Amino acid sequence: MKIAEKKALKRESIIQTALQLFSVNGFHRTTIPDIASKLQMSVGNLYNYFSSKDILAQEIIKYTSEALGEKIRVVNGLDVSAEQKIHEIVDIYFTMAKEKPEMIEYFLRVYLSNREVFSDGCQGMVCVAGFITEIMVFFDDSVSSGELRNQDFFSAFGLFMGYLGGMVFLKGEDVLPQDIEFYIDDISRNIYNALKA
Amino acid sequence: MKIAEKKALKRESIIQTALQLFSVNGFHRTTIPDIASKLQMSVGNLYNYFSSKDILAQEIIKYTSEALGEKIRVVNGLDVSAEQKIHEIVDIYFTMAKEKPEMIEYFLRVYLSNREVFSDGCQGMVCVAGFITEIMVFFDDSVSSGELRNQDFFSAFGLFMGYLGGMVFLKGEDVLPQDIEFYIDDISRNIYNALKA
Amino acid sequence: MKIAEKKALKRESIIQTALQLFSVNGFHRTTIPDIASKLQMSVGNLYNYFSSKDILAQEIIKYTSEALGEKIRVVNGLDVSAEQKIHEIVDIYFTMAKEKPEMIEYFLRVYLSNREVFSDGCQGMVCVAGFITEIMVFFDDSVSSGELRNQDFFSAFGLFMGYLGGMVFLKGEDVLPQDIEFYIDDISRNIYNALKA
Amino acid sequence: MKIAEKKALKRESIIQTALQLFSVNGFHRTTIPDIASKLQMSVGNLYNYFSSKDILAQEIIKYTSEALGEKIRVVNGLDVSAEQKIHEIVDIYFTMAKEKPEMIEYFLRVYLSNREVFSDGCQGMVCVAGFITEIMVFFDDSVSSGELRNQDFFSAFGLFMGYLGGMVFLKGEDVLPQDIEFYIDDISRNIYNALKA
DNA sequence: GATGAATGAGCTTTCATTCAT
DNA sequence: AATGAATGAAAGCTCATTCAT
Repeated sequence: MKIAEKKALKRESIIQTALQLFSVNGFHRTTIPDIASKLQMSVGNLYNYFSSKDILAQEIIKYTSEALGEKIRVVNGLDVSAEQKIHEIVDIYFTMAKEKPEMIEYFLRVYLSNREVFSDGCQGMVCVAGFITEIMVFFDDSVSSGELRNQDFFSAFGLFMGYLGGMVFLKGEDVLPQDIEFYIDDISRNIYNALKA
Repeated sequence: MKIAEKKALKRESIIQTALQLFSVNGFHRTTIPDIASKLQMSVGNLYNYFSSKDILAQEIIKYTSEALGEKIRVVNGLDVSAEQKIHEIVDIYFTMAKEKPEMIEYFLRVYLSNREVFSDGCQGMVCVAGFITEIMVFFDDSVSSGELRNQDFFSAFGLFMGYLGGMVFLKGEDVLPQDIEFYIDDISRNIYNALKA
Repeated sequence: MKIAEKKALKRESIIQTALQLFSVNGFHRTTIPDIASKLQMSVGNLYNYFSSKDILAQEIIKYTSEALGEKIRVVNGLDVSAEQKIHEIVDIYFTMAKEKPEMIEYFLRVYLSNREVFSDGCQGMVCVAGFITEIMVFFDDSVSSGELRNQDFFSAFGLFMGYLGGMVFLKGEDVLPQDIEFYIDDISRNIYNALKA
Repeated sequence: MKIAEKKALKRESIIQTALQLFSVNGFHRTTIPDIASKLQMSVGNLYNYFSSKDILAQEIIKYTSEALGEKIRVVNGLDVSAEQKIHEIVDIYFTMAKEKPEMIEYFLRVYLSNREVFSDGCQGMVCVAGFITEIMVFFDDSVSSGELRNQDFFSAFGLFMGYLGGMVFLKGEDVLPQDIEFYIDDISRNIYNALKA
């Protein structure tokens, strides 16, 4: 294996480990030594891959957003109704929240919560472009096809991001009486009703 | 003025000042000396009013939630349609986000983001009961009157909380091309469509 | 009751309460507000009785030493053998350690341990003169009567103070397999054997 | 020199320096910055060697007790009478109190006086086992050989520990009219008389 | 590339003491 | 005499980052 490849692999393993720790313990409660020690790596060496803790956090949100965007891109390629696509997207999101909670948790607990960390390097929403772009594609397609009402994109995007994120937050707070999957149908319906033409 | 009153006033002024600083700079970037010095008060004396930084943060969220709940309680008392009430609530929320942004920001940036801080003393959502309760009253009333579809409360609550919070977050990120008030009509309509019978 | 009497009573109640708290929690772990609050008294007022925490600690050791000395003075007045007097003294000490442990504990944990506190005002052993004096009387009497060997007073005094204090310390550390009273006979005998003519 | 060796050396130099400062100024009057600055070392780095001030204090008492135990172990190996061994032990203790007073002082002023510090990690007397064990060996041997009277071990141990410690305490208080060595013969004799068969 | 000892500013919290009332 | 809010210096400890090896 080439050196460049090895480096890329290690880079990714750092991202994965840091993602895990940040999402569980929060950004400020996770230290660089914590991350290095879980990776059995020296702190000094970790700095060879990411030049600061903030930069590392930024790379993680890009990585996560990309991964989520990827899944939605698949949905966008399906030949089904907008209503079904909404159901799919909600399903993907909640399933991920259940099976890979660290990604969604990272979004809520690290990205959304520590703006200082992301203010230099992730202005606007460039670091979550992967996710936004796919929602935008979905929305534009569905408006074009006449299935969804035409309205300001952010009114629609806020609905997706806020509603889904909010539900996962409530789950995390242990206030939902049901499992998160229980809400998929209700919430898909609500979103569809909100946006339909 | 009585001593007890004076103390209560000072207590409230600490809450106001800390709310401001926390919401602008985040919980971890705001230090107790920062708060004390803005109040022209000694650090030690501040601890006579709140026994720790965490406790202070918890008292602020209760205070904020109560203030928001109070406004919604007024709406609940109005003799208007559910559709109009939704419009009112969205209006209140966005107006507050514009005029007293620190309260909404606090919710998003401090409460939602630093669970460790609130885990002892604000389990579940007891510290935001003031807000939740009023949304619950609104929802129950409107379902009873046949205006809104009967569904799990949390599906509806997540919509309010997540959607409204999400929009304010986007505003804070400076990604919204329009002023927050611009979205009041769109979002009210979306929420009503999502929930109507 | 005269004002002076009232003040003396309050002064003593402060000493008693502080003695209790210092002996249980140690000097540095006990705060002036702790003492005041247990007395239902303001800190400011407490300073009307004792001008500093150190002064208070010094007054307590005098009080304690006097109380212990008083009991030994009674023994010195008895018409019994030196051997019996030693037994009495050991008995008094261990009984006090059991029934009023705060006095002995104060000696060990506060006086003996925080020399800085006592260096200004209790130089030498002036603050424990009450206790020392009586041991000295006992020793001189018993040497005069030919029952105990004549030797340097401090060799004898160190034996009493160190041995008895050491045993109580061991008891406090929970390393003694038996109750403290179990050792009265052994230790009296050892002391008598050590000192007898 | 190997890194591990260097680290061990530094660890020991921290112990020595802290021992000195604690024994002279007391535990609470000695700060971590004090220790670090005397070592020309940063505060943070000191925490790489000892995870808290309490832990440091505990390691010191183990170190000290071991050092004292070592010396008594040599005496236990000698082929001399119990009476002579007692004289040796007293000699060792008083000589150490004179030449390396910090060790004995630490015992009296830090270990004996700040139980809170040692309650987690040094329960019972595990941290002074090095010293106790050797006294126990001496006592058992001498009872076996018929030189000392058989009695509860703690009655004998308290005599050694309390008497010797008490004398050094008196010395520290400057109440002894003579040099500490002056008392070696008297005290050895008293101890032997107390314990002999 | 890899190591981890070292740095030191900065944090939250405590508490003896004062003093206006 | 009595109150207790107020002071502020100082404590123990943390941790992102650097750098000699």
